Amino acid sequence: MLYEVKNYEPVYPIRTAAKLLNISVHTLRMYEKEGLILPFKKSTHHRLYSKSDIDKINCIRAAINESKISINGIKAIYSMMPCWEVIHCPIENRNKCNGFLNHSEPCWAAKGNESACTSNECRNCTVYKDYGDCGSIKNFIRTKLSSL
Amino acid sequence: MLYEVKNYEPVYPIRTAAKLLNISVHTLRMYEKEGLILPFKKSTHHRLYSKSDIDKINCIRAAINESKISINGIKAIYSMMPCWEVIHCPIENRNKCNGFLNHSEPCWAAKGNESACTSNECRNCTVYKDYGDCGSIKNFIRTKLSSL
DNA sequence: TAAAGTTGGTATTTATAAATATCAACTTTT
DNA sequence: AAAAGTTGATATTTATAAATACCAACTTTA
Repeated sequence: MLYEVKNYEPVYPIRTAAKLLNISVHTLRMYEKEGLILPFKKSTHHRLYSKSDIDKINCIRAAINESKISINGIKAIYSMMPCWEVIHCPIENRNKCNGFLNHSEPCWAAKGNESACTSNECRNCTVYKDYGDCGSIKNFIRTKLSSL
Repeated sequence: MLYEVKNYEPVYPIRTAAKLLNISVHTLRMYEKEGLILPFKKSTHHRLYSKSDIDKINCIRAAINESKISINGIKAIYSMMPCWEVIHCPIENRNKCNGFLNHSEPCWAAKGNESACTSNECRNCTVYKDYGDCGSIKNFIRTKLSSL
């Protein structure tokens, strides 16, 4: 099995994830309620976290604790990601899509989404998986604009 | 005289600006020290604020007080602005320029800047003047990418 | 010349975000 | 059957960002 695939596999129950991150179970649920993360949910509603989830949450915690960016600040930064240029959704749907229009929440948390995107599982989307910090988002914008 | 020109004219001394904004003089200096604003400085080092500065600062205060985004969060959001696509600086200079590379401060506050941009007065630059919030920055990215 | 400005510093207050800790009623896991 | 999970509250603690208020020594404005 490829390392990357293993990386994304939901394996850690919430208590284990909390221990790995050295935070409380409640804090993990809080991040989720805020729309920062999307842990895998079993049919029984139990959460499972992947290694990639742990990395992403460590990144969020660094933003909060080291960079002193508030949760609402992180949400606003995530909202800057040009998701439509990643998933290449139908142009005619974009003006109904909060991922395209909104600038206060990550696309995967934005409500009222009517674009083609809704049919997908956000957790498995590369926008969610691969753009977890300011650096990678700005890098995407930089690279994309350089092809102009 | 055109309204827009008048809008950018530095006319209010710091105490007047503070009164207009209903904040303290010290807070205004703090925003400046953080790199959020660039008031006009007379040869005598005295600050003067324009109507446009007041609007920008009101926008910053809304981000802090209503949107609950911390100052470091605002700085990170400003840093997402693709300034190089606005001023069309020489491509060969961009890899030395923190406005292009950095993702924690607004371009006008980023140190070690060696691009063509340094020769300009940031305060008079459209990047500083016209992109003071998440919405206008994301809109710029959206519009620019749509020409791909 | 009095009032308002400057830089640079420190100290304190205030507000609140972030995190933890509860609780109840219930379901799933092992 | 015990341990761990769920949702959905509320309440409290802790940490710290944001803002205010000082200080000194000095310059500029009006």
